[in-house]
Amino acid sequence: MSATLLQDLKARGLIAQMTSEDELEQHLANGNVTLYCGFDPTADSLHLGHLVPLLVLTRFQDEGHKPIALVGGATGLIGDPSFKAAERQLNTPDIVSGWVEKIRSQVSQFLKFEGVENPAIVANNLDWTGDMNVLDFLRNIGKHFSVNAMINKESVQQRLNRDGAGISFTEFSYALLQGMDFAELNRRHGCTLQIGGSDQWGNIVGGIDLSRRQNGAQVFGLTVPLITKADGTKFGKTEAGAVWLDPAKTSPYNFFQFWMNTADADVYKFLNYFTFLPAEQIQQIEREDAEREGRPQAQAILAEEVTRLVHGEAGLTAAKRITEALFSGDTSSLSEQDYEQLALDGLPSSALSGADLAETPLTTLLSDAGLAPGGKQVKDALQRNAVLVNGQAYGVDDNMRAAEIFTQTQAKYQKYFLVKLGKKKHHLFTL
RNA sequence: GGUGAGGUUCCCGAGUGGCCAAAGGGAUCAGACUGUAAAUCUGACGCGCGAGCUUCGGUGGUUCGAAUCCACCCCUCACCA
Repeated sequence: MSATLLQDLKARGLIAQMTSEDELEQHLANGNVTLYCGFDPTADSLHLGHLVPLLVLTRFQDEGHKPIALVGGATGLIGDPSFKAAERQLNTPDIVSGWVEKIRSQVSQFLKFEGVENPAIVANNLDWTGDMNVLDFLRNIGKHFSVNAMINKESVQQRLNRDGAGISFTEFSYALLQGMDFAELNRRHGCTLQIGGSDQWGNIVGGIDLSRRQNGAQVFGLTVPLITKADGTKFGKTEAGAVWLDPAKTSPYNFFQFWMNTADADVYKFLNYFTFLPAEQIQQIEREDAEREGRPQAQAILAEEVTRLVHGEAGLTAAKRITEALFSGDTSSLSEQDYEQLALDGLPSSALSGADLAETPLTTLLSDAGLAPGGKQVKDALQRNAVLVNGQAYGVDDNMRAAEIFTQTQAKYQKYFLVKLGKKKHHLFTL
């Protein structure tokens, strides 16, 4: 049973590295194991990059293993230098502890705590590092780490070699803290496996060594690959920044749209990474898409599956409602209630203040609304007839005519204006 | 503490007295072509509808004129102590 889990992960391309495959396979087959994955509070929400290891935890739990989500209340105060180009700015303890709570609850929504034989645990490494004494740390932990080995790690090499960069002792010590976590979880909960992103390999290995030296325990590590896109650009970023799991930071609609825009070259890989659809079914989808003309179905399936996973059925429904209304090109069928709902569902919207419309150019109006980062981009769009208000195109000449455009008689239901800039950016104005 | 090298518009990186809102590349945005994809081509890319306004670590100074010269300061890195 457990052996098939590793095989499935492998088939999905979810394994970047692992410690001795045969022994790990054997270990998993021998019974249910306790495993952990750490999430550092580097912001007030997790983002897409965290989703893959988080879902792998879920995959393990579904197979009967016991997952521990470790929130890095301590490590978050230090900052992981692994493969980071520059030293990080330290955050204050207040901020970090606030983030810890948010991350804790986010992580929790993907794991089962009740009604199963292997309930998940959420831990915080501040619990065992917060009160630690410096001398204890240096004697009991530091003694087990070789600076030679640490310096030779690939994850810090580029920092050491790079001109204009460097690494502080603080960040250099990060690996020790993470190593301590593994050893501690091994003692407390019998945790024998750590998973993480492939950038965590060095840190994980450090923890394996420490567990062996301190506890005489054999423990294992497994990393998931770094998610890359076929075109070489960074995954998980949009023009608005990172794609967050928190619906208050990235609305379910935007989240859904992010996945809809996945390139063909990536979409099947992402189906394997981000959904629980069986690998065979994904191959089936790929075969069907190859045979059909035009638009593949994979993006829609991916968007649906992941949105449901992160935002639930209600979030998915809302996202699809907006998507259908905006991209069908036919908004005439929208009822007054539909318009009200769109704003609630996460379509960006704002109220027109009316008073200064005569004075305000469209460029200002639309860039303030968030349709573009500056007036220049709006102007560019106007020049190309790429600005539509309730389906009507406007040009540069109309820039100063906001008062004539946004009148009550031209509004849908005397209240609503659906503004579109370019092909994908929508905004709802209300009178 | 000493010595050396640096800090340029989102990033990388040119620019060493006027021709500089500042080369080039990347990222990003828009248009064409498409399928809300990729690739390609076109345009935009400090702010401003515009006249114009504000930038090149900071503060002062030299000059008709400074990202460029001078002084002091701040910060980063490397090597040495």
